[in-house]
Amino acid sequence: MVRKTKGEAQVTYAALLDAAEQQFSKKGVTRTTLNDVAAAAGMTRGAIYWHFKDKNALFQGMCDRVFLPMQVLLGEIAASPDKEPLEALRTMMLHMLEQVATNPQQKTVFDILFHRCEKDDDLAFFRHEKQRRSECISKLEMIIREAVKQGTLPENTDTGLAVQALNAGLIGVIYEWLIDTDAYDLRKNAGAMVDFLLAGLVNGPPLKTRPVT
Amino acid sequence: MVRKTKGEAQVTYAALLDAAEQQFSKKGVTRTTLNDVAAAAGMTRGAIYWHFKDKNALFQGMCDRVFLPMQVLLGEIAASPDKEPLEALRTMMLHMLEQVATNPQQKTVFDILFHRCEKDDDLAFFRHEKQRRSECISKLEMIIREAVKQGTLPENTDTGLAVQALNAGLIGVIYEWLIDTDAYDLRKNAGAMVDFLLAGLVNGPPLKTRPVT
DNA sequence: TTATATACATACAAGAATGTTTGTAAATGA
DNA sequence: TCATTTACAAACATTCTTGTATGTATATAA
Repeated sequence: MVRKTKGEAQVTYAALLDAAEQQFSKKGVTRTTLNDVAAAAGMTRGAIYWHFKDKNALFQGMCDRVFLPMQVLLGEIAASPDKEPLEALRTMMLHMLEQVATNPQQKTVFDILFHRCEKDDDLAFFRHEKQRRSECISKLEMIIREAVKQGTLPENTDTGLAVQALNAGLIGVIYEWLIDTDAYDLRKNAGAMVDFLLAGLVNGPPLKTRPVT
Repeated sequence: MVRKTKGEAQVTYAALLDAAEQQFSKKGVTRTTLNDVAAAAGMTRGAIYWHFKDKNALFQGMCDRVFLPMQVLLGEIAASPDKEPLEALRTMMLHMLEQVATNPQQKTVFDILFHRCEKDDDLAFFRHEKQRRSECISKLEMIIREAVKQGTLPENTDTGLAVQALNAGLIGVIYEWLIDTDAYDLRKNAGAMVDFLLAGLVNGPPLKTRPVT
């Protein structure tokens, strides 16, 4: 193929990320070879090694394309002057579910992360991911603390455990839905799922002084 | 090494499964070679190929050793004549969490399945796993239906969605806890997590006729 | 006691994926 | 216009892993 202008190179770049998404999602990350990705993009490995250092960089690039914009959006929601903390929580969780349900790219990448890759702790990406996760949990806990302050949640709520539960619930919904996306319409029922979790938070939050069960 | 008697061969068999657990958990399934497993067990690949057809059979054997007993236990709980369906649910979910929290073997294998392997749909194990999952969900839905019948849950509960939510919540708790087992003591707080989910089920179950949100 | 099967270890062959190097045609800048 | 850089393709060498084949010492059975 003839050589490309700077603009066409960016098209190739995107095509490689697209191909990586498809192939990773189809065969799993480790089982797809760089040749698979290149071929799916109509290129050779030369193109990949030009744009990316190695397979990990390709993987990282694929994730960044999806998560960086999401980070921004969630940050905006969190920063918006929502009076009701529970409403803010609802908005954020709803947004997550709707993104996964409606944005095919997000759906695919989430599926790869949940079901088609092996988390390697000594890989930069997953170390960063763990850090990002704990930051996210901290922010969520602050919102829950605010709800306690406002009296929406009981005084002796164990906010640490409450975030864990809420976060686990949200992740679980996405994780399980991706196993069988035909089980139910996530787009239509995202609200019901979020309300289910928030009902648990309001009516059965983990308390600091647990009664004996 | 001298040759083994029939009893010693079973010790080797178990040692190979132990080694597989450790290595898979440490490096991820695809990144651990059969030599890694054999070496960790103090054997060579010859031992593995004698006891197992290939890597997949080894993986399957490792999972079976953990899941077959668990299947039995959960079946017994489900079959026990519990009058209160919600109590039965609580018992089952609690049992799951406590197993993961207290049984290191279960914890490791769950961690492998959630975070250290790639689900390959054209692999026998994961096809069976998907089927097992849907059977499990069906059973859970029957319990929830019973709760609706008894009036514990509203008449117009969407039992299909309710199981999805409940199951997702439970899986999410395990999935997320395994990412950071130091975040909280799952053994002590398993009850709080289950109660959180059940509170969601009782107070905010998905309904068939959803009001506009 | 001897033949055979067991429970592995060792050696070998073959493919597959990776990283690197080299080649090259077009775009770009001076 | 010409030198240089860009954006890849193609070829190469190397490593890694798997599967299999063979070797072998010990149990076990007859």
